[in-house]
Amino acid sequence: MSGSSPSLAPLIVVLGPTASGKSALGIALARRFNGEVVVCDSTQVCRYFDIGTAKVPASEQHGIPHHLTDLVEPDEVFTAGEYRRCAITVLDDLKRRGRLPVLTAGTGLYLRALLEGLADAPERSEELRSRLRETAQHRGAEYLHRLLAKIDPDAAKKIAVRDAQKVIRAIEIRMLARQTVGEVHRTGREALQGFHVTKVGLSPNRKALYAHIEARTREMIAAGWLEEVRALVGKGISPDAKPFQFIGYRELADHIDGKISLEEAVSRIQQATRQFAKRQITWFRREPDVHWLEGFGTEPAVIANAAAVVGDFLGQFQRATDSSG
RNA sequence: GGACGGGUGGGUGAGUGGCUAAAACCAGCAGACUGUAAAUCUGCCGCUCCUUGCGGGCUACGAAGGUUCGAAUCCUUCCCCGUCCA
Repeated sequence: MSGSSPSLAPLIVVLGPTASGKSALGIALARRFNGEVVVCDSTQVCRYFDIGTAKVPASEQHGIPHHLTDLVEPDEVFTAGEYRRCAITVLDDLKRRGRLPVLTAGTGLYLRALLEGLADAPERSEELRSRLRETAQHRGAEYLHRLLAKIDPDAAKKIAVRDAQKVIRAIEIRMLARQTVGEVHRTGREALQGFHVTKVGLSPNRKALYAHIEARTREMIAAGWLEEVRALVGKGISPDAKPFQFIGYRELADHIDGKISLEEAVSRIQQATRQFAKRQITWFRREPDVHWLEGFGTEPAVIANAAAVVGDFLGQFQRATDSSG
């Protein structure tokens, strides 16, 4: 192994909007390059919510291990920070075992948290939050923003009055860290150590992506999604649990409640998924150093291109470690 | 055939003489986002012109006429839609 620098291992990231074929491409690359898939998706982390979160069923994994799915119960809170910690553990393990990690990333924040790190900010505090939410109830949503403006004017300027979620997080940081958000953000952010990363981005034509989203939604229903949701409801999982906020689960739960027809649910799911895909595209556009490929990760030509990119990268990587070692 | 109610921008739907290119919401488009992120939030959203301004022009509230300085808003006729009576 290389003597001078701490050992580096390659890491492949496959990113793109939902339904762009990340999973398929990830598996294809893992098969070709002795890799394993590491999922970077905030919803697949949750147990029992399978079809709607597009988890790859074991039967379609081609024997490639998939990591970082099914980590928590539906009522458990999971955050970007925890994702980072879990992912680092998995990555280090793969490195030790000499297998190539192929990260399939749909959740931009988690990817960024892993690759660039998070500031040394306090974790969420549920009781502080419930207290803040309570005062917001009594004194209006703007009250919290005014409070933030008093204790951290710079942060308040950057956050919209109506963005209660971000206002609360800013207040939380300010109070718990006893520093402004700006100060906190300037400290402790540490990029991922020990890996050389290359990113492949899937960028199918927008119209085609939307069409595929629509088709896939119907396929998921055909695959028993509704029955899955019924079972989850039957299991007694609270309708307020976070995963019932995931696209599709809320609509299907509404249908089960008799609030909307199945057709209505399906078209709402398709719409929400399209909007989500757009947000992902917006996020990933700013991701640095991505090898963008036009098309879906299921297309042979795209897979070939991606394999070429990865092959080049691994070759360069090999040469670099050889010459340094 | 008669009696009501209604026809508003891609959709729902406010607006009953000027402050209205027309509320609000949705959809759409663009964007932000360092610990709930499949979340949360922001901007734009008739067409067009330029010396990009609380700028100019044009078109627009079923259709056509009319009243008025001025009409989505009032009047007339016509065409549709809904409900009820025959």
